[in-house]
Amino acid sequence: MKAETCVVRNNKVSTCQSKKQQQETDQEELRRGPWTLEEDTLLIHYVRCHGEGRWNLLAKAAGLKRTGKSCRLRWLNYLKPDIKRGNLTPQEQLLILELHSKWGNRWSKIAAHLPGRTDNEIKNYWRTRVQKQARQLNMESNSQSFIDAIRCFYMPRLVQKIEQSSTSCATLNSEASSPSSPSKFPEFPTGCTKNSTYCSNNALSDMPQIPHQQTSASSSYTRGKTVNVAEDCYNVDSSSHDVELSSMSVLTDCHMPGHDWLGDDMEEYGMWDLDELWQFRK
DNA sequence: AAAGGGTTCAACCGCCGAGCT
DNA sequence: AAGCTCGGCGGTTGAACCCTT
Repeated sequence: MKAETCVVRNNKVSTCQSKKQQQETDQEELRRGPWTLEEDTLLIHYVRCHGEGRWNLLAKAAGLKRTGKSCRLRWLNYLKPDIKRGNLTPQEQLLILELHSKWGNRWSKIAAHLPGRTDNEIKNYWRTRVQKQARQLNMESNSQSFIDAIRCFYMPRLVQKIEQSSTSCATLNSEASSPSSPSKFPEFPTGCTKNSTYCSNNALSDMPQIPHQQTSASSSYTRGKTVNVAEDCYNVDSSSHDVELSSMSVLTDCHMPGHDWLGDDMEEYGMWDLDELWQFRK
Protein backbone atom coordinates (compact mmCIF):
# COMPACT_ATOMS: atom_id res chain seq x y z
CA MET A 1 0.00 0.00 0.00
CA LYS A 2 2.71 2.38 0.98
CA ALA A 3 4.68 3.85 -1.90
CA GLU A 4 8.38 3.46 -1.93
CA THR A 5 10.01 6.31 -0.11
CA CYS A 6 11.78 8.73 -2.41
CA VAL A 7 15.09 8.73 -0.65
CA VAL A 8 18.10 9.70 -2.67
CA ARG A 9 20.33 6.78 -2.19
CA ASN A 10 22.29 5.18 -4.95
CA ASN A 11 20.24 2.07 -5.04
CA LYS A 12 16.99 3.95 -4.86
CA VAL A 13 17.31 6.77 -7.32
CA SER A 14 16.16 4.87 -10.37
CA THR A 15 13.19 3.46 -8.49
CA CYS A 16 12.28 6.94 -7.36
CA GLN A 17 12.48 8.33 -10.86
CA SER A 18 10.47 5.55 -12.42
CA LYS A 19 7.89 5.92 -9.69
CA LYS A 20 7.65 9.63 -10.39
CA GLN A 21 7.35 9.00 -14.11
CA GLN A 22 4.66 6.44 -13.43
CA GLN A 23 2.77 8.95 -11.28
CA GLU A 24 3.02 11.57 -14.00
CA THR A 25 1.72 9.09 -16.53
CA ASP A 26 -1.13 8.21 -14.19
CA GLN A 27 -1.92 11.89 -13.76
CA GLU A 28 -2.08 12.38 -17.51
CA GLU A 29 -4.36 9.43 -17.95
CA LEU A 30 -6.72 10.36 -15.14
CA ARG A 31 -10.19 11.27 -16.25
CA ARG A 32 -12.10 14.15 -14.72
CA GLY A 33 -15.55 15.61 -14.98
CA PRO A 34 -18.88 13.89 -15.35
CA TRP A 35 -19.00 10.13 -15.12
CA THR A 36 -20.06 8.10 -18.12
CA LEU A 37 -22.51 5.23 -18.01
CA GLU A 38 -19.66 2.86 -18.75
CA GLU A 39 -17.66 4.11 -15.79
CA ASP A 40 -20.66 3.85 -13.51
CA THR A 41 -21.26 0.29 -14.63
CA LEU A 42 -17.66 -0.62 -13.98
CA LEU A 43 -17.76 0.89 -10.52
CA ILE A 44 -21.08 -0.67 -9.56
CA HIS A 45 -19.97 -4.06 -10.79
CA TYR A 46 -16.69 -3.90 -8.95
CA VAL A 47 -18.21 -2.76 -5.67
CA ARG A 48 -20.85 -5.47 -5.87
CA CYS A 49 -18.17 -8.10 -6.30
CA HIS A 50 -15.54 -6.79 -3.92
CA GLY A 51 -17.24 -4.36 -1.59
CA GLU A 52 -16.45 -0.75 -0.72
CA GLY A 53 -13.18 0.63 0.60
CA ARG A 54 -9.58 0.82 -0.56
CA TRP A 55 -10.69 3.20 -3.21
CA ASN A 56 -7.37 3.83 -4.92
CA LEU A 57 -6.83 0.14 -5.33
CA LEU A 58 -10.41 -0.28 -6.44
CA ALA A 59 -10.03 2.40 -9.10
CA LYS A 60 -7.06 0.65 -10.62
CA ALA A 61 -8.43 -2.86 -10.29
CA ALA A 62 -11.74 -1.86 -11.83
CA GLY A 63 -9.92 -0.29 -14.76
CA LEU A 64 -11.23 3.16 -13.98
CA LYS A 65 -9.04 6.09 -14.91
CA ARG A 66 -10.22 7.99 -11.88
CA THR A 67 -8.77 8.80 -8.51
CA GLY A 68 -9.87 6.73 -5.57
CA LYS A 69 -11.47 9.81 -4.13
CA SER A 70 -13.49 10.36 -7.24
CA CYS A 71 -14.72 6.76 -7.17
CA ARG A 72 -15.63 6.99 -3.53
CA LEU A 73 -17.55 10.21 -4.08
CA ARG A 74 -19.40 8.86 -7.08
CA TRP A 75 -20.39 5.75 -5.20
CA LEU A 76 -21.44 7.41 -1.98
CA ASN A 77 -23.25 10.34 -3.54
CA TYR A 78 -24.85 8.72 -6.50
CA LEU A 79 -24.49 5.03 -7.18
CA LYS A 80 -25.06 3.48 -3.80
CA PRO A 81 -28.33 1.54 -4.02
CA ASP A 82 -30.06 3.15 -1.05
CA ILE A 83 -29.54 6.71 -2.21
CA LYS A 84 -32.85 8.54 -2.21
CA ARG A 85 -33.36 10.84 -5.16
CA GLY A 86 -35.70 13.74 -5.65
CA ASN A 87 -36.49 16.85 -3.69
CA LEU A 88 -36.33 16.89 0.05
CA THR A 89 -39.65 16.34 1.75
CA PRO A 90 -40.93 18.93 4.23
CA GLN A 91 -40.13 16.43 6.99
CA GLU A 92 -36.57 16.19 5.80
CA GLN A 93 -36.27 19.94 5.42
CA LEU A 94 -37.54 20.38 8.95
CA LEU A 95 -35.05 17.90 10.27
CA ILE A 96 -32.20 19.57 8.43
CA LEU A 97 -33.10 22.98 9.81
CA GLU A 98 -33.34 21.66 13.32
CA LEU A 99 -30.15 19.65 13.17
CA HIS A 100 -28.27 22.49 11.53
CA SER A 101 -29.31 24.79 14.35
CA LYS A 102 -27.77 22.26 16.72
CA TRP A 103 -24.64 21.26 14.87
CA GLY A 104 -23.98 23.90 12.24
CA ASN A 105 -22.33 22.84 9.00
CA ARG A 106 -21.74 19.27 10.10
CA TRP A 107 -23.23 17.94 6.92
CA SER A 108 -22.21 14.34 7.28
CA LYS A 109 -23.54 14.26 10.82
CA ILE A 110 -26.83 15.73 9.67
CA ALA A 111 -26.96 13.36 6.71
CA ALA A 112 -26.57 10.44 9.07
CA HIS A 113 -30.03 11.25 10.41
CA LEU A 114 -31.62 11.39 6.97
CA PRO A 115 -31.66 7.90 5.51
CA GLY A 116 -30.74 7.86 1.84
CA ARG A 117 -29.62 11.48 1.76
CA THR A 118 -26.01 12.47 1.29
CA ASP A 119 -24.02 15.18 2.98
CA ASN A 120 -23.45 16.73 -0.43
CA GLU A 121 -27.16 16.93 -1.10
CA ILE A 122 -27.90 18.51 2.26
CA LYS A 123 -25.06 20.95 1.84
CA ASN A 124 -26.40 21.92 -1.57
CA TYR A 125 -29.89 22.33 -0.14
CA TRP A 126 -28.59 24.60 2.57
CA ARG A 127 -26.54 26.73 0.24
CA THR A 128 -29.03 27.06 -2.58
CA ARG A 129 -32.28 27.30 -0.63
CA VAL A 130 -31.71 28.38 2.92
CA GLN A 131 -28.82 30.75 2.33
CA LYS A 132 -30.75 32.27 -0.53
CA GLN A 133 -33.51 33.20 1.90
CA ALA A 134 -30.95 34.71 4.23
CA ARG A 135 -29.52 36.78 1.40
CA GLN A 136 -32.95 38.03 0.45
CA LEU A 137 -33.50 39.13 4.03
CA ASN A 138 -30.06 40.70 4.16
CA MET A 139 -29.15 38.43 7.02
CA GLU A 140 -26.21 36.23 7.70
CA SER A 141 -27.40 32.66 7.36
CA ASN A 142 -25.68 31.76 10.62
CA SER A 143 -26.88 34.84 12.49
CA GLN A 144 -29.15 34.50 15.48
CA SER A 145 -31.79 36.66 13.84
CA PHE A 146 -32.02 34.34 10.85
CA ILE A 147 -32.07 31.29 13.09
CA ASP A 148 -34.93 32.90 15.01
CA ALA A 149 -36.73 33.59 11.75
CA ILE A 150 -36.41 29.96 10.80
CA ARG A 151 -37.64 28.77 14.17
CA CYS A 152 -40.56 31.09 14.47
CA PHE A 153 -41.80 31.17 10.90
CA TYR A 154 -40.42 28.59 8.61
CA MET A 155 -40.43 25.55 10.84
CA PRO A 156 -44.02 25.88 12.10
CA ARG A 157 -45.17 26.33 8.55
CA LEU A 158 -43.30 23.30 7.42
CA VAL A 159 -45.12 21.40 10.13
CA GLN A 160 -48.36 22.84 8.83
CA LYS A 161 -47.43 21.65 5.37
CA ILE A 162 -46.68 18.20 6.70
CA GLU A 163 -50.09 18.08 8.36
CA GLN A 164 -51.78 19.08 5.15
CA SER A 165 -49.93 16.51 3.13
CA SER A 166 -50.66 13.88 5.76
CA THR A 167 -54.34 14.60 5.42
CA SER A 168 -54.27 14.45 1.65
CA CYS A 169 -52.13 11.36 1.90
CA ALA A 170 -54.76 9.68 4.04
CA THR A 171 -57.48 10.68 1.61
CA LEU A 172 -55.49 9.32 -1.27
CA ASN A 173 -54.81 6.21 0.68
CA SER A 174 -58.46 5.50 1.31
CA GLU A 175 -59.28 6.24 -2.31
CA ALA A 176 -56.54 3.97 -3.46
CA SER A 177 -57.83 1.14 -1.33
CA SER A 178 -61.35 1.62 -2.58
CA PRO A 179 -62.46 -1.23 -4.84
CA SER A 180 -64.13 1.22 -7.18
CA SER A 181 -60.96 3.11 -7.87
CA PRO A 182 -58.04 1.15 -9.18
CA SER A 183 -54.89 1.96 -7.28
CA LYS A 184 -52.89 4.53 -9.13
CA PHE A 185 -50.22 4.83 -6.49
CA PRO A 186 -48.48 2.29 -4.36
CA GLU A 187 -50.40 1.58 -1.23
CA PHE A 188 -49.77 4.22 1.40
CA PRO A 189 -48.86 3.18 4.82
CA THR A 190 -51.40 3.58 7.54
CA GLY A 191 -50.85 6.28 10.08
CA CYS A 192 -50.51 9.15 7.67
CA THR A 193 -53.27 10.99 9.45
CA LYS A 194 -51.53 12.90 12.12
CA ASN A 195 -52.15 16.07 13.90
CA SER A 196 -48.91 17.64 14.69
CA THR A 197 -47.82 20.39 16.92
CA TYR A 198 -44.39 21.79 16.61
CA CYS A 199 -42.33 22.52 19.60
CA SER A 200 -39.29 24.18 18.25
CA ASN A 201 -37.20 24.37 21.36
CA ASN A 202 -34.82 21.48 21.69
CA ALA A 203 -37.35 19.22 20.14
CA LEU A 204 -34.65 17.02 18.77
CA SER A 205 -32.61 16.76 21.86
CA ASP A 206 -33.45 13.12 22.25
CA MET A 207 -33.13 12.02 18.71
CA PRO A 208 -33.96 8.37 18.32
CA GLN A 209 -31.95 6.22 16.00
CA ILE A 210 -33.53 6.29 12.61
CA PRO A 211 -34.05 2.90 11.14
CA HIS A 212 -32.24 2.35 7.93
CA GLN A 213 -34.65 2.39 5.04
CA GLN A 214 -34.05 0.75 1.76
CA THR A 215 -35.38 2.26 -1.39
CA SER A 216 -34.92 0.97 -4.82
CA ALA A 217 -33.45 3.35 -7.29
CA SER A 218 -32.33 3.02 -10.81
CA SER A 219 -30.56 5.57 -12.87
CA SER A 220 -30.80 6.53 -16.47
CA TYR A 221 -28.95 9.03 -18.55
CA THR A 222 -30.74 11.83 -20.26
CA ARG A 223 -29.19 14.74 -22.05
CA GLY A 224 -25.85 13.98 -20.55
CA LYS A 225 -27.24 14.18 -17.06
CA THR A 226 -27.99 11.31 -14.81
CA VAL A 227 -31.49 10.95 -13.52
CA ASN A 228 -32.52 8.52 -10.86
CA VAL A 229 -35.93 7.03 -10.76
CA ALA A 230 -36.87 6.09 -7.27
CA GLU A 231 -40.10 4.43 -6.40
CA ASP A 232 -40.81 5.02 -2.81
CA CYS A 233 -43.52 5.26 -0.29
CA TYR A 234 -41.61 5.08 2.87
CA ASN A 235 -42.35 3.46 6.10
CA VAL A 236 -44.29 5.36 8.68
CA ASP A 237 -44.16 5.42 12.39
CA SER A 238 -47.72 5.81 13.50
CA SER A 239 -47.35 5.23 17.17
CA SER A 240 -48.01 8.78 18.20
CA HIS A 241 -50.42 11.43 17.14
CA ASP A 242 -48.50 14.17 18.83
CA VAL A 243 -45.79 14.66 16.36
CA GLU A 244 -42.92 16.31 18.01
CA LEU A 245 -39.80 16.46 15.99
CA SER A 246 -38.32 13.60 17.88
CA SER A 247 -40.93 11.26 16.56
CA MET A 248 -41.01 13.08 13.27
CA SER A 249 -37.45 12.03 12.81
CA VAL A 250 -38.80 8.64 11.88
CA LEU A 251 -39.79 10.56 8.81
CA THR A 252 -43.40 10.05 8.08
CA ASP A 253 -42.91 10.22 4.38
CA CYS A 254 -45.81 9.78 2.11
CA HIS A 255 -43.87 10.46 -1.01
CA MET A 256 -46.32 10.23 -3.83
CA PRO A 257 -45.07 9.57 -7.32
CA GLY A 258 -46.22 12.29 -9.63
CA HIS A 259 -47.26 14.46 -6.76
CA ASP A 260 -45.17 17.54 -6.83
CA TRP A 261 -45.24 18.86 -3.32
CA LEU A 262 -41.74 17.63 -2.96
CA GLY A 263 -40.77 20.29 -5.38
CA ASP A 264 -41.99 22.99 -3.09
CA ASP A 265 -39.47 25.32 -1.68
CA MET A 266 -39.79 28.17 0.69
CA GLU A 267 -41.18 30.71 -1.70
CA GLU A 268 -43.65 28.29 -3.14
CA TYR A 269 -44.96 27.59 0.30
CA GLY A 270 -45.36 31.29 0.83
CA MET A 271 -43.41 30.67 3.99
CA TRP A 272 -41.75 33.99 4.16
CA ASP A 273 -43.78 36.96 5.04
CA LEU A 274 -41.15 39.61 4.68
CA ASP A 275 -43.07 42.11 6.79
CA GLU A 276 -43.25 39.64 9.64
CA LEU A 277 -39.69 38.62 9.21
CA TRP A 278 -38.40 42.15 9.08
CA GLN A 279 -38.51 42.38 12.85
CA PHE A 280 -35.76 39.80 13.04
CA ARG A 281 -33.34 41.93 11.16
CA LYS A 282 -30.75 43.65 13.17
C1' DA B 1 -36.57 32.24 -30.96
C1' DA B 2 -32.64 34.01 -28.75
C1' DA B 3 -29.99 36.02 -25.15
C1' DG B 4 -28.78 36.65 -20.63
C1' DG B 5 -29.05 35.96 -15.87
C1' DG B 6 -30.18 32.80 -12.07
C1' DT B 7 -30.28 28.18 -10.03
C1' DT B 8 -29.02 23.52 -9.23
C1' DC B 9 -26.07 19.90 -8.15
C1' DA B 10 -22.30 16.67 -9.45
C1' DA B 11 -17.66 16.81 -9.02
C1' DC B 12 -13.37 18.69 -7.52
C1' DC B 13 -10.14 20.75 -4.07
C1' DG B 14 -7.60 21.24 0.06
C1' DC B 15 -7.18 20.09 4.61
C1' DC B 16 -7.03 16.98 8.48
C1' DG B 17 -6.73 12.84 11.34
C1' DA B 18 -6.05 7.89 11.56
C1' DG B 19 -3.38 4.15 10.67
C1' DC B 20 0.49 1.81 8.87
C1' DT B 21 5.48 1.08 8.10
C1' DA C 1 9.30 10.00 15.41
C1' DA C 2 8.79 10.69 10.62
C1' DG C 3 6.79 9.96 6.36
C1' DC C 4 3.38 8.20 3.69
C1' DT C 5 -1.40 6.73 2.04
C1' DC C 6 -6.11 6.72 2.62
C1' DG C 7 -10.65 8.11 3.85
C1' DG C 8 -13.63 11.66 5.38
C1' DC C 9 -15.11 16.30 5.65
C1' DG C 10 -16.56 21.04 4.41
C1' DG C 11 -15.95 24.56 0.94
C1' DT C 12 -15.97 25.77 -3.86
C1' DT C 13 -16.57 25.49 -8.83
C1' DG C 14 -18.61 25.18 -13.26
C1' DA C 15 -21.58 22.95 -16.70
C1' DA C 16 -26.22 22.10 -17.55
C1' DC C 17 -30.58 23.49 -16.98
C1' DC C 18 -34.36 26.84 -16.13
C1' DC C 19 -36.64 31.16 -16.27
C1' DT C 20 -37.40 35.75 -17.72
C1' DT C 21 -37.26 39.33 -20.94
